[in-house]
Amino acid sequence: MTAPQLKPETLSKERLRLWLRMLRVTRQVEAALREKLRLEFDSTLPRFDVMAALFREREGLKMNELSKRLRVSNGNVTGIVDRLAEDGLVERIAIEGDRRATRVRLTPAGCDAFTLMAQAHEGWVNELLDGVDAEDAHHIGELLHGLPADTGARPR
Amino acid sequence: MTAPQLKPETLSKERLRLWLRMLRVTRQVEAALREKLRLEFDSTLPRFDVMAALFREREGLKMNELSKRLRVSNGNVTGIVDRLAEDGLVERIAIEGDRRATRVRLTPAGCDAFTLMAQAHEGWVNELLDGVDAEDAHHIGELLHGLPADTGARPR
DNA sequence: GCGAATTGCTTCAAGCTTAAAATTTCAAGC
DNA sequence: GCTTGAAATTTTAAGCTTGAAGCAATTCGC
Repeated sequence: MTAPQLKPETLSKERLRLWLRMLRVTRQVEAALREKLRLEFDSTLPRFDVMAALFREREGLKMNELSKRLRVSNGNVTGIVDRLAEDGLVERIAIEGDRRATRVRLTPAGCDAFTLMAQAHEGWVNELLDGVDAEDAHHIGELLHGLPADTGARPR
Repeated sequence: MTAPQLKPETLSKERLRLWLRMLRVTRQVEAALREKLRLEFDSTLPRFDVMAALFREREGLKMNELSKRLRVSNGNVTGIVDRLAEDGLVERIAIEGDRRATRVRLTPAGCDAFTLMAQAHEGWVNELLDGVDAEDAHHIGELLHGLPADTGARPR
């Protein structure tokens, strides 16, 4: 199929090209999703991510766990949760026995809102990845899995 | 190899899974690169992107062209170029015949700085994508190419 | 020529993001 | 009890990002 690449220099370049392409596709898809979320739900991707994490843990998560799960900084989550709480989509609940921590949970309204968004979201992704059949998806998924970047192995 | 996927519902889910994995890997790699750039060059990814575009066009680009090439908003580029100019890495040059537009070009210092960064950058990517051989890279690249998201076809 | 649209760029408000500093609370050790 | 340190969260400063509004300068239609 492909000519055998012998020089390591070529491998490095090939990986760089792959990275640049992945980056471009990812950004494109992200931009499309962001625009859809904004226009149809007046929301954002970070808000969606937070709600998705909370949807899977119906009893809620500590701010701590939330930022670890989403792999974003602590302070970042604070602001997003603030804004979601203002809109009545999530609520902060005191944890008894530890007055430092708070648990964040979707409100019923937040749960309903997320259900709608998640459905639309899956549809958008399905359209955006049109051309990738199940086998390709599976194949690429396998390759990306196992990558140092994908495992729990944080760089350094 | 893989069991045949008959239901379209499954295809949609499979694509969603692929997207989530791509997103995670991309973010992880981006985070690693950002940290490296910060620690070793006291710089950022957006600055690197701008300098890379200007490095390829040694005569410089109009703000216009720059933002189109990087696919970011006009106002965005203004700020990044402002900061690069403060550091003496790029310069704004008046375009004669059109007093609205300006051409942005790497300074010699900016050119040197970018050469160093680009070399390190390729090395980092090579490490981060360790495990992807040339054939895989090529294969995934081909699949991502042709995607609606990768072609010039902007969503909507 | 002249008014009107267009183009090129900047400014602005809002939100996202990080790293680092600050705050408050809890947990040990003594 | 008191001190010291760790843990959970928020605050802060700086930068990135967008969409929309604003300002010039240019071009077009007539």
